[in-house]
Amino acid sequence: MDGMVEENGSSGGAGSADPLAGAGSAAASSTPHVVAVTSIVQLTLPSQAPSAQVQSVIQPNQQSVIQTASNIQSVQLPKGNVILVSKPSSVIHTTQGTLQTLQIKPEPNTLVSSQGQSCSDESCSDDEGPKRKYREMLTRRPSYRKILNDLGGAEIAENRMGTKPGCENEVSLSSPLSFAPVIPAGALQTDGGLHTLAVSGAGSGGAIVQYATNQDAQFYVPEDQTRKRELRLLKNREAARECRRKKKEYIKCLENRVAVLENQNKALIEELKSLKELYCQQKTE
DNA sequence: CGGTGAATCCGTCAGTATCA
DNA sequence: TGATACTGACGGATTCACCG
Repeated sequence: MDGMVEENGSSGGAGSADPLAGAGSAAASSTPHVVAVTSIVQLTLPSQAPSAQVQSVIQPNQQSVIQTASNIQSVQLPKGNVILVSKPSSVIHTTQGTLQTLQIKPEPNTLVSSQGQSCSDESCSDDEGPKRKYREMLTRRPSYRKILNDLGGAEIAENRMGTKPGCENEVSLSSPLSFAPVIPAGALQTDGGLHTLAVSGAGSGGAIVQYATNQDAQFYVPEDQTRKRELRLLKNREAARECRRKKKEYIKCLENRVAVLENQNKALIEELKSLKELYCQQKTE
């Protein structure tokens, strides 16, 4: 478990601040097999499984993943945490470097402490029940932009022509179905005689301000509305960043898991081979 | 060196989930 | 039930390798 121990020694508080670290971070009172670290994640397993298998990928300076095959549950450990194995029969099988496979035999009446985890594997879909399955069945409808493209932009043209010339402050609070051009708040789009200003509101709907090409034309944009929109966009921008970061992390975790499984497979093949040889030897004797 | 296609990143929209 | 967070989809911008 070198990778775990040397990873960091900071007091991370079991990573409770990390959204991915939702694993039960209770410090365990039983004697750990791994010591000299400050943050501990205890992983216990369901009692139904007579023998559960836990796979873990521990890499320095990265978040780690533990996955159990028995109940198909995945747990993500914030970096710097360790797995606390509470049974003396635990086996830590290190195949190479930082990749480790951990096999433990669970205590009766133990629980899976990884509630609320982002289920980072399709294999755990069963845990989520019909809700998730239902969600997976749903397909997103095409975006309005795509619809617009399919329609050849006819609607927008129609919409523009529908505005009264010289009607300076016509703000049509459109439904979400309006084909508001996607331009930054306050940006102007000019097209022939009409200008269009997208001032989508804070909700999912949007507003389109249209005004004549007259240079003196004025348009009315509620300040509060634009402020709200900017705030929403800012938050969404950051959320998108975070989402992509998590996605990348998840993919990395999957790749790590592949590596673990490959190593495990290799080790099992070797073990089988040696056992066969042993068996043949004993048979000939 | 310019054109091009693939890959990647980023911002935005929109639908869903979750929480107070 | 409304507000907020999350995330898939989409499109634009940028980068990079490759080719003529």
